[in-house]
Amino acid sequence: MADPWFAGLPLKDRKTMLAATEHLRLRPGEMLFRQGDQPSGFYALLRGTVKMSTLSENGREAILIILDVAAWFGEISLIDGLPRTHDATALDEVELLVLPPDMFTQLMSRNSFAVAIAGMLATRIRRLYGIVEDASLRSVRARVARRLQLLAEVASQRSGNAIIPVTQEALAMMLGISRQTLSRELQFFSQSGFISLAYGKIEIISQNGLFTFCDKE
Amino acid sequence: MADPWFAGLPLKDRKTMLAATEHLRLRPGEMLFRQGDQPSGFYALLRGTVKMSTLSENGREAILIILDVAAWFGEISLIDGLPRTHDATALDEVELLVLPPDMFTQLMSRNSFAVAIAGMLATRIRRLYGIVEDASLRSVRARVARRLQLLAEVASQRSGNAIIPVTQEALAMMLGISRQTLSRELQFFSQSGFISLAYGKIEIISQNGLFTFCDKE
DNA sequence: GGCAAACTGTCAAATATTTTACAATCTGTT
DNA sequence: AACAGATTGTAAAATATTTGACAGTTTGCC
Repeated sequence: MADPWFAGLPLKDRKTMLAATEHLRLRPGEMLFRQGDQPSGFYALLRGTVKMSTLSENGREAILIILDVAAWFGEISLIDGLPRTHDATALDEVELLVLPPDMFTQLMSRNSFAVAIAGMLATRIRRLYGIVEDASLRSVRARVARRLQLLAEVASQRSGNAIIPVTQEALAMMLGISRQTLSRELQFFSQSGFISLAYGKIEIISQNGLFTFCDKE
Repeated sequence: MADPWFAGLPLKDRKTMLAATEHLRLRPGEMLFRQGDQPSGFYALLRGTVKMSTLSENGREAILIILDVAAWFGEISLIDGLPRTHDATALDEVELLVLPPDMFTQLMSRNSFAVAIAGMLATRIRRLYGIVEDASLRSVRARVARRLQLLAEVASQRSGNAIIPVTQEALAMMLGISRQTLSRELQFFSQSGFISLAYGKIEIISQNGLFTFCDKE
């Protein structure tokens, strides 16, 4: 597990967790859970990608994030016992570890684990603060630049290169804008030489170039 | 302290916390901390209101939330040791309890406290998810209705009535829209008889009326 | 009571974004 | 190699939002 969060846990906790997990496979398009479901476990992504999203009443979809290998997720419902906040859908062939709810609860009684979970939540909150701020006080252009950087970070942490495997449609839904508007902005960055566009992916060529637009407006 | 979070802590933890706190007063407009500051403490609001906000490079302000009496806040930086995410400004005469950083760290080694903090963070995350979704897939009208409901909840929990003490300017900055656009929407709800507008405050007359607009679009 | 400052209501012009529409390109499959 | 489906590029019309401007109202302070 190349995840810094997991790696930061004491060996004892890691052992306990891994011993209690089960293996799970999902086919592309299969759903792990749905918004409103009762908590079913704490998950680690071993292979593939999982989309976290919600549907509005009129059928529009908002993508919160697309999870990559090594991510642990699904803890919120286990902590407060309330229903799932999002839909979780496999985008390709997925393999997961599942830690059952009662085991999670048991682990929370170990201070090392509870503190680590608090740390994980703090990281999530910081990321959410960023998204909320972006939405309310930055231009579309700045938001696109920031999100590309964020995604590039995740991608390079995982695969070493700065190629983001995402369609423009999906990225637009993460940013809460239309595909056409996103396309126009990507075109701008592409013509500026900061990114390179391809079918189903975006390559970051100049982090610095993008960076100069992150704070504008 | 009428805060359900604090009330849910074991008596022992509450005693330890209160014994370690200092009292602090702020004048209207005074800042408790700024974005980027090193963590200085975990705070409880005894009197007055505190605005949590950030400034963008071009001087625009985004208000995350306006904290009311009995709120505990400021834990994120204490958990991860990173700088403050927001500016915290007293909006009126404010009295606070301050729990020093090292005391917070010490308390985190108690499992009951660490678990309670995780619970608090989970609540924050759920609220942030709501805001993020709203921003990306709801109409301005629905967002206004939802935020009024949220604020009414907080206000009534505290003062028993459904009067929200907020200027239209501040509410607009929380929603990330212009004051004029907000004014138009408030006018609509007012003419529908769901709210009553006054100088510096908004009274919710029909929760149900607003509710019918929360999910639209 | 009078004054200044803060707040609200409203409008029109300027911008920005979505929607609708369609052609072109890419990918995996047959 | 041909095809269907998914993805991308682009443009114009329709909508939505911001900006700038100003008058009227409320509040706190002198």
